[in-house]
Amino acid sequence: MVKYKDKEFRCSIELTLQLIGGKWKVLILWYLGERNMRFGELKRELPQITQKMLTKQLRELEQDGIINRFVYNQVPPKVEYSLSDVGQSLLPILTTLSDWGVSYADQTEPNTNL
Amino acid sequence: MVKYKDKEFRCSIELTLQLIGGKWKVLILWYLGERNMRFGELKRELPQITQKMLTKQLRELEQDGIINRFVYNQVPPKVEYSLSDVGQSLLPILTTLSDWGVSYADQTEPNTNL
DNA sequence: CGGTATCCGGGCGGATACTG
DNA sequence: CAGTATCCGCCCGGATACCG
Repeated sequence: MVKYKDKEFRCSIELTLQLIGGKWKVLILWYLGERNMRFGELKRELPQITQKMLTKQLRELEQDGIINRFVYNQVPPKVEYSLSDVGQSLLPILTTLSDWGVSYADQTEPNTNL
Repeated sequence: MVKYKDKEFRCSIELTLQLIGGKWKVLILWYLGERNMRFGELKRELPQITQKMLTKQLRELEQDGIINRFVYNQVPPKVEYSLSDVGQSLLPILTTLSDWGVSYADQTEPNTNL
């Protein structure tokens, strides 16, 4: 049993999935793992996401201490996002999840992968 | 880019999360990792889940080839669930996710864990 | 025992317009 | 450029009742 932010989780996996689950977060973390990126750059890499959702996901990741947000005081504004140390520690896990997904897809539908 | 069941995923992590994400699946897999269990046993271990949701999650896991469902032809009915080989291959990942969640909780709120 | 069937509310996620 | 603000549809997940 783990508590986090007034939510109780019967197992800590749920906590992890709470932090990186959802539709977009792993993709955001994946890109930020390669290099720091500005808001607009992320938006371009994720054509399907709306501005509202991208903002929301970034705020949540920031409040969970997974990414850093740095605002340059200039006009026009410039905001850069990067992985925190905690976020960095997620990268091996993301790789593992990715590898598993690839081998799963290979096993189940070997002809439909690109 | 990975395709699976007519859905396209920009990265294979999304596929993995699609398979084990949601509110209950990791818990189900966690318990089945320890031993095979009947429907009612799982229900008892997951007091908060409704029968409908448990059924639905089990069906999805079965169709994704992650668990096996074996029906004993007897009255009253007996149905046993177990991890498939694919499901077994998920266990190390679940452990990793769990470990990460624990250390995350320790780092962020060291006094609120049980 | 191990399920369906039916109804339903909340919130996740999206579309669109506006702003410092 | 990097956001807010507002509105809204959908569907995830739950409550309840019934069934072989």
